[in-house]
Amino acid sequence: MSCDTDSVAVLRRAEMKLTPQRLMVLSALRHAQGHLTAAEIFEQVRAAYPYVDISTIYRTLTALRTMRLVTETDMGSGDLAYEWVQERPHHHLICSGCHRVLELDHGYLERLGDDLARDLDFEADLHHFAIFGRCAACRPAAAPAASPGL
Amino acid sequence: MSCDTDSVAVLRRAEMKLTPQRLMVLSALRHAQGHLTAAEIFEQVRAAYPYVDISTIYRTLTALRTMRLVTETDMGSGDLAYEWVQERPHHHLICSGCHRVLELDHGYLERLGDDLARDLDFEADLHHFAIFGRCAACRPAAAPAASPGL
DNA sequence: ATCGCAACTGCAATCAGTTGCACAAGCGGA
DNA sequence: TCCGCTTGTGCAACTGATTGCAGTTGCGAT
Repeated sequence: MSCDTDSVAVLRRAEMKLTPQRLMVLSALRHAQGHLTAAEIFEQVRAAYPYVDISTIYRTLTALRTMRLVTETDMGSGDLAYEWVQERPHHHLICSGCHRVLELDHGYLERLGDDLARDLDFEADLHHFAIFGRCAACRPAAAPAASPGL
Repeated sequence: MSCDTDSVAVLRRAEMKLTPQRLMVLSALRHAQGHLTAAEIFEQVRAAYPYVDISTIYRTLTALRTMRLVTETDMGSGDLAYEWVQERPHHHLICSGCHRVLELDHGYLERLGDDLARDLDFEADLHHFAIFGRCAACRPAAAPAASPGL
């Protein structure tokens, strides 16, 4: 079964109309190694379909997100990061100092999700989190605890 | 010690210049019951100081966030929510169905923070998280597990 | 009190993302 | 194959947030 056939099946299952624009957005996302911004998706789709509008890209991404086929995450870069939902969720740690992005295994959020479900009957969307903070290299030595908060 | 004196002390400690605009932004935040949007802060400050510009509000909020005096959170409403940092962090669960906002005790994120520090030497900023998902009332009965992801 | 410097601000332009509207197109039913 | 209806799209305007620039101002040093 080819990728395009998969895309068709995905849209059918989601009861969304098959349009050339959507098929190309799906293709861009599914073939990507990692995250894409809306602008990157737009560029790729436009290469093959010059009539497409950026608002269509956003609408398609929003629809896919609603269908839980795509994650949308603010990675702190200024625009949102989109990614085809993977079988096992993963997350990122993002250092506010050096801006390095580390991948974080789902196990760390999995227990949080279990706790929220058990204690509060809340089904959290924990597909793709970005957690900001500071890595060891960027923390001041002997960080003073005088500041408010942590 | 009055609130204004506190604000002066806060800015001095942060080595930021004392400007009328900043003192008013601080005042708005510290007197707020809960979160405020940038537009709300702007309206309050402008009532007393008509010359202020919205870009100054954003710059001040960014500076305060950098100093960890204010939290900035995307609560999904369309604009960002700002709040004076409290002694004990708190978080929110936000239902994607009914848009109800529940307050979440820090204990749920505290362990996550501890794990990240211990295992990955990463000091996470876990002051004010918004976790999206679905409450019991909005989940379809017997939610099918066929969809990708959770 | 004055001066000079660096930080700060207002303004206008810009950007990423959203939305209303009118027209186009996908597709189910006949 | 055709038709009609509903969904989808392109366009332009809009919104929340950001940024470059020139002028203003807070404040430390004298």
